[in-house]
Amino acid sequence: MKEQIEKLINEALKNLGIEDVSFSVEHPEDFKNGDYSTNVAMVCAKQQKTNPRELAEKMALELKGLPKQGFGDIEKIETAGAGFINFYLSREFFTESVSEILDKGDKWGKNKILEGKKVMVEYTDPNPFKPFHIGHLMANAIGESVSRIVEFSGAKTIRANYQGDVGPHVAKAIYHLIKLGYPTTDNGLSYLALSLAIGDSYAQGNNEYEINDEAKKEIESINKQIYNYINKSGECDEKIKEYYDWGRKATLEAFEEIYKLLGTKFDYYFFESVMAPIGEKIVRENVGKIFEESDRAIIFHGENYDKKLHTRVFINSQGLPTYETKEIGLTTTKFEKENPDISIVTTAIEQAEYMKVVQKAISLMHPDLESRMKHITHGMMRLSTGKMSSRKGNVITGESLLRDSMDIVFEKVKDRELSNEEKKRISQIVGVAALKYSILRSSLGSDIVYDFEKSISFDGDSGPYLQYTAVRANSILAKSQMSRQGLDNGEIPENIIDLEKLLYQFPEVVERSYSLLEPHHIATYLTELASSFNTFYGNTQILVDENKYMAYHLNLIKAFVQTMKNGLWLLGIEVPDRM
RNA sequence: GCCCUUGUAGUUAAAUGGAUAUAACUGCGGACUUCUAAGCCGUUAUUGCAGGUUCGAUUCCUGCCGAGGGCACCA
Repeated sequence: MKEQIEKLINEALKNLGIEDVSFSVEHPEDFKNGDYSTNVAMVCAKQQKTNPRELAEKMALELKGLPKQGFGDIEKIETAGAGFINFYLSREFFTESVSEILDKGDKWGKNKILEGKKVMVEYTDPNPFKPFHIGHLMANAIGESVSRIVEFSGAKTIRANYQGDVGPHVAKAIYHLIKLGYPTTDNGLSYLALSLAIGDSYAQGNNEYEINDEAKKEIESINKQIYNYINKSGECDEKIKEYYDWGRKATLEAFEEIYKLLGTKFDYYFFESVMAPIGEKIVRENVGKIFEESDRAIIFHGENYDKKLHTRVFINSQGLPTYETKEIGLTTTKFEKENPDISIVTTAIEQAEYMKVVQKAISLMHPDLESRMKHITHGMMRLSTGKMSSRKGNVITGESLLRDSMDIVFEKVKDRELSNEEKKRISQIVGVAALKYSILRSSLGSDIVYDFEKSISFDGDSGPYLQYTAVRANSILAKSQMSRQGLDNGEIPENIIDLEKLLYQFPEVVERSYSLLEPHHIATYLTELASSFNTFYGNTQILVDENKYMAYHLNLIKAFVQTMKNGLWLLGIEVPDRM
């Protein structure tokens, strides 16, 4: 439709002898200003030496005079404000778009921007032996949504997770676990409970490392032995091997339980232990070309290529690869294994500067990859008391946050006439939605100060609000089928319902969300859509004999439910049957 | 010091250079013995400060102020 209006305007411009202008066509915020609006008159006014208002009138007249083939959907053209030309779409257009939604069903809103392309999205990236905290929850919600948006744009989507299974953090946790004599046999605890104990040991071990010289030495020794164990390059104490295997498995299994709850399924799990040697080989091969030696370390001078970049160490003076080198191994591996057209990585903003340097180094080796690597960053979850740090142990774990959120929902439904099984399922779906929506409702970028009361909402602008609205709509549909009401053909209302004016915009919102890689546009749109439905619902009795539009209203509700379902899917949120 | 991100009602957020800056929360008030009240309706703005570009700036540019992050061997 937008393209048609643009075509129409271009034709009018040609007739008026105006050339070479760039104008925009957009949806006005207020429906009273039409369904589409253009600023073309205001853009040309100066060049034409007239005032925008007059020019708009002239253009509107010209537009109205044009032959209407193919533009039958435009019912009315008016000028308003400072010189806007507003287009009003016809009843038929909206009636058509409702049936289009019903025809397309689960495919409604998809586009073909990425057809035939492959996109890999890396997100979440928790580390074994460390807690899964809200930051990971944030990255997961965003990454999962981006993956689905990309998928809806026609790409084959590959989900990847990158996890640090080696390094000082592992040694610190193991040091404390051994000191505690924590059993590595089956002790009846769930993986989630075990992972919490391990995460706690990590914080304790870190504390010891900082205040106790002996512990520090011991931890460094454990760290080295773990490297030996993994690379089969030297000796490693049997006890350390045992704790390593057990702790790695326990934390990874715990993460898996959380992913299941959140609705994420990864295609690839990459580990730092595997990426380190791959990256190291590449870096060493390029010493003298891209990297250079300095103070016994191997470094990369980013500022030589772009003055906004800086120098980073890739292999430290002890000959060990740093995170930068592992990242090179990871990126190279991704392109070797899957060769995606686009590789997207989601992390917190603290990694933004460092990633630019690493990507520059990779681009120097593989110029063709430069435009295919994308890094999207989100703000950090912080506590009102300051930065959260799993080293200090003052993190909110993802597990506890999910549990709290689900508990609140359970409390709300506990008096309903539902089975316990159903109540649990609702708590899960709604609790997860509350959390995800609170993350996805705002644009990426600024930090979020964590406050349970504020960060999770169940009314107003919230995930449960969207779910609740969809559930109510569904319940009307179910009731109409039971009583077989509204199945006869009825009349189509003459007036256009506000809800209809929003529904057809869904595919545009999806496209915009993709091109900006910002899921919050979908969240904002769905909230507006739901609010519009609730107004309609409040003012209209659907299932009554006097409603001669019942059949049309039911179709409209079906289209609404379909749009909500598809939109919520893009946010990684399910719609429960009841709530 | 240099670089990146960021600053919008009391609070949390929205707004591809457009019309009267949009919502939610909180407070106060209201409707409905109708399909789920997690809902609906009503009621508050010097967009951090100062300039600039533009017919038009929350949005772009410059400077200043505040917050967070990065800047050689953590990830």
